Amino acid sequence: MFAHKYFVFVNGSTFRGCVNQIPNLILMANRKNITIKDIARMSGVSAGTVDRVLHNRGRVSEEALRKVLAVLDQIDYKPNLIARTLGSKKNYRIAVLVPDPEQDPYWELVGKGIQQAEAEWRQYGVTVEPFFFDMFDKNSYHLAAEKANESGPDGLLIAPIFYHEALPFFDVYTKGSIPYVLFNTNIPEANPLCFIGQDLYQSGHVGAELMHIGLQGDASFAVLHIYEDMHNAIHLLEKERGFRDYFQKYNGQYAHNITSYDLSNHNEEEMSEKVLRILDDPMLKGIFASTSSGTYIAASLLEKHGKNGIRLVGYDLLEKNLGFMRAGIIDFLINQNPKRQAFLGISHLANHLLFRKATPPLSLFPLEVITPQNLESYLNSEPALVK
Amino acid sequence: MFAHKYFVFVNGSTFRGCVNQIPNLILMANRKNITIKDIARMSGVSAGTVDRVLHNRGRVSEEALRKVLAVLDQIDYKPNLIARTLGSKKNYRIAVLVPDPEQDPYWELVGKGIQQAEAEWRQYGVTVEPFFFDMFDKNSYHLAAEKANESGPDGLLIAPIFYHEALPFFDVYTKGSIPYVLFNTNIPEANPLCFIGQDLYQSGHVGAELMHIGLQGDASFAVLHIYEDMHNAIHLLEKERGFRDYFQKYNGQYAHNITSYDLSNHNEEEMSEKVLRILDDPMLKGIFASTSSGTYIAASLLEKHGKNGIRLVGYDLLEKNLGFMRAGIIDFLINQNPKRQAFLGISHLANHLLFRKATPPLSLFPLEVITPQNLESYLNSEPALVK
DNA sequence: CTTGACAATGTGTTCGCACACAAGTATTTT
DNA sequence: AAAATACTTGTGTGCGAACACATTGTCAAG
Repeated sequence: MFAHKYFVFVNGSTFRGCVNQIPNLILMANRKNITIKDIARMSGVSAGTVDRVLHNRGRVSEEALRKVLAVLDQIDYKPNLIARTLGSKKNYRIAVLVPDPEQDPYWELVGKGIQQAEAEWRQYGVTVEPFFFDMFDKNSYHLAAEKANESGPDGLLIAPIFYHEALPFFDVYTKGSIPYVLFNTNIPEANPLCFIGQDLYQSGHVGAELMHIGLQGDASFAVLHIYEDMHNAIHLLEKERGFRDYFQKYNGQYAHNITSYDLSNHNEEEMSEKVLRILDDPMLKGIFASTSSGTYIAASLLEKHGKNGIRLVGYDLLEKNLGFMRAGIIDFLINQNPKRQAFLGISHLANHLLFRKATPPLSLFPLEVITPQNLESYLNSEPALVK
Repeated sequence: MFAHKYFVFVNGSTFRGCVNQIPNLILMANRKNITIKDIARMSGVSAGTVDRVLHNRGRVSEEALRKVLAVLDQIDYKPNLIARTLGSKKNYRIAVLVPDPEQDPYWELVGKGIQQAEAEWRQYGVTVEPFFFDMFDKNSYHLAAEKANESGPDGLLIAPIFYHEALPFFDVYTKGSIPYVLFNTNIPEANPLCFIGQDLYQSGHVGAELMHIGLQGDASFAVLHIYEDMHNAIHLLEKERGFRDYFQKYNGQYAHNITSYDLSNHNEEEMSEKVLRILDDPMLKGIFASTSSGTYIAASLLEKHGKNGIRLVGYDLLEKNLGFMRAGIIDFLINQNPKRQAFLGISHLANHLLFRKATPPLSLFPLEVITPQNLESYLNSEPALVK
């Protein structure tokens, strides 16, 4: 009978058996973990020697080494992380180097993620010290980075949006063997603990796909780059490349015309004028806004000019974007999850420092598609941050 | 100058000030946490008394109580969770009550989530013992639940897909004050630590929306319920209700006709026949499959009959579904995230038992929309499970 | 006045690991 | 051969909370 089957995981693998075997299996599962003392007893040395073998600390005679390694080879020793952490009772400090959250709603979300992470890890003795810089001012990055260094952190979370200013510091971190995590913007020359971000090219693909769904007939699209800071132009171009390539690969019956516009550093008036020209195109079927703030700017312009039939695809769950999506002006948002990126960055650092947990060198976030109908479900699911 | 601004989080709130204030703030951040001994010293009693006050354990004189409470009121004492856990060194056992992963690819994903959670928590002394039941056999649920109880677990993670069989056990858990987490299927009468799942009605909305994007002209849709077990009919109907209501609310120029079909417990032949009739409808523009296995069954039928223009919306990242999506047969998947649901369930229990962390009573997962273009990004982002 | 009962409170031990230090043994130096 | 030095290894302590246990104090019954 099927109902008699049961399964017990032990050490991560699945064991199967008959009912009458349950007791000893449960016993196995119950048996407390192997400790250093156990290993010491088993290999006939003292706990101190085992400790030395485990950490390559101090010298150990060849015989003792052999004996301990033999035992270690047999069993699957997993140190009690809790005891380890308690014992070393260090107070780790993580410095965070990001743009001032007050300057931009995107970085505001990042700030929230940092705060959340700090709350989460405080009780483990990890403190977070943000060093905010001016996203319009390269020089301020340098200053903030200097300050961060002076504070002598045990680890850093960095959004290196200024390539040239960030570069020289990575050597410093490496020399001081201070682990650092990059997020949002990748820098190939750096050698961080890990990079957290998204595949920008693929992100453009998704944007194009969302534009394309159910589309009939020839169409032209506008790619809008609206950013206040010059830094991430390359990243936006990567998104655009993905967007264009999607339609390039498409070989259906319809023609698609893509034009990109750079509306950065324009004042309201200039922008309006330029936008009017864009909206004039009778073939215009969709706008792809490559930045999160660009998204609501594009939305407000569409609203202002009463354009209804134009599909708008943009980025991120900014408060303003939510409003425009609920109003039916924004059709799709691709969530870059700035909050969770920052949170995960700190978590990786904390796990590394506290528990010596290995960190994946690359954490590419899923390209979450937000629609009017699943929007609320995303807003209600904060607990995704829980361990 | 802006670059001179800096911010330091202390205790979760944001402090701001001028540069010359940094030192003492850093000092604050550095100061080690308050311990029971500190409180004892401050209130002029012993650590034991403080402990008794904190836990309402044993009797404490009114005066001592007053003094300790006065101190506790002043400071923000947060017990060191690590020390607490180490000290009580208990070996918590969590029983998991779910269908046999080998019976269904959906529950296979659940099984993976459980394994992952077990690996994650094992080092904290938490062991996971699955009790699998036969998803086709109500009675096996009862047997498995009995067995789970007999094992005397410290907590349970349950997928109560059999309402009537599950119901009587909740009282037992409550009486024994054993915390339990429900997932996948909610049971209003239960009073679990928390429920983990999705908003099914909204899920139907999302399905309808995905069907509707860019759609022109009148159309008819088929809602396909294909499930091998009878249990979750109500849940599928909830999805269908959401699907229908979406189009009900829509008041555009086009007419939409929705028909639902129950193909459960049909053999290949019967199903093929019925499907032929469905596909015969020249107006048929889309199929909404309400279950994860139903999705690939629908896909394979579409493929078999060479129907290309019909949009297929279904559920979950099953291996088979991935194949059909890559082949262009499935257009959208709504991810129910069974793996992460299970993982989070165990995490909630472990956090509750180990760290006494509060658990949100309701964890509704986001209704993730998977498209051919963002599919891979989801498959590559496992690390989302990391703490 | 002693003893028991009981409340109140302080002390001590435990968890598993990390690290410091002392004690022990082997090898070299004088 | 004694002393100095190096190398090995065992023991001990602390981390912070939890809990067991011992101690002190109080009051009433004997």
